[in-house]
Amino acid sequence: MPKLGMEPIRKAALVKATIVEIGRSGSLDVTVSQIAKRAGMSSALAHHYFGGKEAMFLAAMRHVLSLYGAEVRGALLAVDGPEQRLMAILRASFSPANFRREVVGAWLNFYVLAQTVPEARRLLAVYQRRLRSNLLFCLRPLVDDRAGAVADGLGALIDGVYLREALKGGTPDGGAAVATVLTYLDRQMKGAGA
Amino acid sequence: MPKLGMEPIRKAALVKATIVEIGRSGSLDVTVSQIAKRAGMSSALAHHYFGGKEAMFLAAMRHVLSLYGAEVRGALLAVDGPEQRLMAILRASFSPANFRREVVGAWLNFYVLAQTVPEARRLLAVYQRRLRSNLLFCLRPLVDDRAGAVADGLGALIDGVYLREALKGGTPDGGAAVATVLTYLDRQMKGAGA
DNA sequence: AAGTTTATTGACTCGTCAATCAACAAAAAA
DNA sequence: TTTTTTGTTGATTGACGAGTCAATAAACTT
Repeated sequence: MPKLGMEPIRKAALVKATIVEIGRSGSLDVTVSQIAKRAGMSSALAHHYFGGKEAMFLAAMRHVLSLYGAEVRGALLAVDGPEQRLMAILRASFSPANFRREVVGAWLNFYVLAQTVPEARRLLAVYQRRLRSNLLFCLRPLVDDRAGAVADGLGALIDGVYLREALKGGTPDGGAAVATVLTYLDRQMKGAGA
Repeated sequence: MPKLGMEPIRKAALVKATIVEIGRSGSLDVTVSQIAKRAGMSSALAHHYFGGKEAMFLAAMRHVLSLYGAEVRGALLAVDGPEQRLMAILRASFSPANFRREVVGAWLNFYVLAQTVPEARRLLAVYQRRLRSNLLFCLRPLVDDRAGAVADGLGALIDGVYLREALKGGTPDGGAAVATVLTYLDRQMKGAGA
């Protein structure tokens, strides 16, 4: 049965399964066998392709981060002007996709991982820098010299609002999350409302 | 050797040891034996007093939360007036104590726990409600009808700034965290600077 | 003194799991 | 066609860990 060129297919399946299992259990306390089973293969094969559990976690983290990045980039393509771009970033950050159980589980556990696994911390830092850079680009025309400070606050606010909305219980409300952030933003710009 | 009245002493020691071990490992992946050993007793005794690992985690969470609450209450006693009280809350939230490795570890892992353990979620909600109530009390004189929205944003911002500062790498800088939040606050009040 | 409650642990059970390996199967290269 | 590379798994190893239990001991009660 063995067809060639399976490696990328298997790896992708394992990454997806890893994220689903983290979401299911809510923690990194998932076994390689669980993941492999969900991905439709033996645990031995998972080890064969990834070498170990931590490598699987990191690959999953990269995947979640890159999905988020793609969502933001896609949203930015559809709009024009600083205010519109800011709104697009917010909507993408608080989209239903990002509040799915497994994505929330992934993020929270990546924070935990970032405490002790340098590569995880690095990936998180990359994400934060990119977000900051996107925000700065929008904010400079709007608040000029205060852009740096506003971007720092806005980035942290996005994380904090996401955290609270994700852990609030009940159905997360991306719209409410966007609104909370806008309350902040409105006051940061002199007189221009979005 | 057995002296009577050991229960509270043992429990307190176990709670402390639990927090230290979570900080050491950065995760909830700590064994009862590790905790018990650090607390100077056998693992059987830990089970005897707490019944299981999850109960120990929840007790640890209650402890961290109550320490934070006490710190805020203490800081509030020393000041007067809404602005001063706000500053006190911020300083307490970003105090060096809260950036100690084991406290950061506890918070991050409590977030993870809150996904799946209802009691953990409840405790987190209690903390957030209390913070909100404290903020509201300060904000009403300052921003009146907008107090609700500002308190929501401010609460999330505090969480987000804490998260970033804690995971940033290097020595966390509580002062910078306070400053970031103040950038937000200043603009939320009409014209009154702290 | 006899009985009860509280404190305490070593040893054990039962289960789990990451990682390895030998072996088998099929495609590609030689 | 033989050989090599790639894909794949069942079985095994070796370790660890949560929770239980029987047994011991000191302190209180009657």
